[in-house]
Amino acid sequence: MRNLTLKDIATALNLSITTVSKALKDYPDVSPKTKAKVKAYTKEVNFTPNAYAAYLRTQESKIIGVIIPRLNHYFFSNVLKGIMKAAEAEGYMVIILNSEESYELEKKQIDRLLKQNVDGILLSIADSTHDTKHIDNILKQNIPLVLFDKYSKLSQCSSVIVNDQNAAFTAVEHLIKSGRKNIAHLRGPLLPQNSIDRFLGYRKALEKHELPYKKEWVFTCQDISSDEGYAYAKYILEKYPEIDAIFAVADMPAIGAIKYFNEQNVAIPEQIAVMGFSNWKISGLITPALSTVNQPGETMGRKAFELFHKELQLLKKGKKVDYQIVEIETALIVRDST
Amino acid sequence: MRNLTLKDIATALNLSITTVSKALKDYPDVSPKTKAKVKAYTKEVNFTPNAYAAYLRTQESKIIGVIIPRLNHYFFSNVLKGIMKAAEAEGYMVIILNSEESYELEKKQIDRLLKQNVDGILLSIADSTHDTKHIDNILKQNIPLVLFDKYSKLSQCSSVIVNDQNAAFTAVEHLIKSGRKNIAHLRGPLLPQNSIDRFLGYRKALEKHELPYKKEWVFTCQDISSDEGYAYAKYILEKYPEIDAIFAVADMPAIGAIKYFNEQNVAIPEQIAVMGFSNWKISGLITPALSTVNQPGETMGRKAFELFHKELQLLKKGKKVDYQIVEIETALIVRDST
DNA sequence: CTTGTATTCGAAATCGTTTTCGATTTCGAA
DNA sequence: TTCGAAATCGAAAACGATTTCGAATACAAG
Repeated sequence: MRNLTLKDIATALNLSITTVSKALKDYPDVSPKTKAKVKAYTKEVNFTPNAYAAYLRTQESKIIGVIIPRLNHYFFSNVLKGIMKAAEAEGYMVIILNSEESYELEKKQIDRLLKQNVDGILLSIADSTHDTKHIDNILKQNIPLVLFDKYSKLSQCSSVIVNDQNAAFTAVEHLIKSGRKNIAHLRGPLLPQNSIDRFLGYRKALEKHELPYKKEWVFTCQDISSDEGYAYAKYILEKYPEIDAIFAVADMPAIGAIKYFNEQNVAIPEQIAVMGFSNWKISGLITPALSTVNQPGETMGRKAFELFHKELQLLKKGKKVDYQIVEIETALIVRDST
Repeated sequence: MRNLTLKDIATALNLSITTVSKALKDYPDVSPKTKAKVKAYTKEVNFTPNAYAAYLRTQESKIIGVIIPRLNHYFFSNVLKGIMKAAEAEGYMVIILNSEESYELEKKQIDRLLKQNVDGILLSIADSTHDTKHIDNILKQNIPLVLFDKYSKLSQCSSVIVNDQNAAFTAVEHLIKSGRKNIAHLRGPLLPQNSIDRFLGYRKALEKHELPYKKEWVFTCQDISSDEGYAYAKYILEKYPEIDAIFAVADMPAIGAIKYFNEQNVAIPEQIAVMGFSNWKISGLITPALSTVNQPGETMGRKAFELFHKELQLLKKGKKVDYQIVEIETALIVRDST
């Protein structure tokens, strides 16, 4: 049950391989009649040209690579969904790789994708990534690269991001406007840009409303887990009982904190308010439902693919491609925890 | 910045393309000295043979396809993780496609993978899939196929599953042993085998402990969502207040039910116990923490890849391949909701 | 010095497409 | 009927690897 080839079609229709190929690709130098005949027959026997053989000539694999730092992650799953839908519509396959938030693995995965001759790479950089040589490597090879969500200010390439600083600012301002004065922040690791930006947004909101910034009220979550949120909640309750609100860098630590407060019968939001970031599915399902910032993953994924696709078109035409930063709108979602 | 080819290596080392190729593949008819020279040089310049050109001869793409019915799904993400890790270790790339629980889309995605000439397909069938012609098609083409989690009793192919019936039985028996007598079941859709098996396990447990089976206490969740769980919890509370436990086909409906009960201040597990299935991350984070059945996704994924790989090896040697059903152990996880 | 056997290498065919460029056909105009 | 331009077609050369099979070399034995 071998797959059909151009040759099979050609002999079946008493044509040459060339003509069949051209007919399928609508070359002007094959008559409408034969075109119709070829197309009808190929549809009948469900023929499509072998992708690998085609690659050898065109150097287009019709495959893109996506590297995400975490697989088990509601937000990234959504981004993937967006990417895959958009890719499917344009006839692209998607190879997904996982960097596990590791710089070394990220480098290795990029290597694998380059060896696979993907037509483009969509990348969300790992928390531990501290330089961008491997990224610039991709650009040097003239392969379209689009960063999403976790990007780098250093790389001259297209990116799809949210305005983390503004979003965080709005979230913290919401806490302040609802009367909180002592607001702690569970921040993310030190390197990634969005962790930094959300922290900056937190500080700016305090500043604007003339609340003092205390650096001992900022706690770093290394792997942004619920366990860390749980532990910090405990620590906060014991050491700084005056804290009346927590703004977490992500939903998971926020949920961990809520879990601890629930266990201790601490009233949320009366005694302490909790605010997350990302709007994971579960954030609406816990009790009390978590207030958070919606980060539209699917849209980001779609947009990332579109940027790649546009760049590829330009590249094929030999035109100069300018990289582009697309900012996606976030939205404050107020639920019961604030 | 074109990629290197065998020819480049050959001219650089003053050898023939043939010899370079053979040296890299450890053919016996190239001397240890030249082998060493070639290998040293290719490592130095970071050369690997072009995958697409290699495919043309070997007919091996070193790519496998995975189709899952849902992307935003903790369990399937775990399975993917297991598959991807195992695949990476063997030098395989993974193309992931989404069937969105749709039979039609599932067929289309299988077609896409076959056109892409993947070396094998790993598939978890959609809820709405009602026949297996498209699946048998894969087998006819002699391409290794492994089903996981959502399998079909009709297809003669390898599968990685859990014993849903036993697991459900154990879960319900746990409810009975802790004193519940009126146990409702939020079941899944009618077609998929595991939805059926979990329901059968539920019934068997009732039977064994001589509790009456009431079919009006079985509620069907079409898309296994928290919303459905929420709605059924409300309905149950109003219509059948005597019900003192709920066994849900999955964690999501269970979590939805818990949300409703929390809102109504119904004591869990005192007034009503709730049991889920799958052990999603969140199930341990809600209050009260959800009792459930652990379904080791990563192990299932790894095992699925291993089955594929074993089959491929046999196929290449021209040996007969017998399909194989691997059953993965589940574990009852008792938390606060029962 | 011949013969024979290992050992080591390479020429060339092949995989299935794409695409260039030259060959053939068609057909209207002269 | 002939000529030439326009319309169709196909032969053949890539693309980059793999693999068969034959050639060349080495070396030992007779």
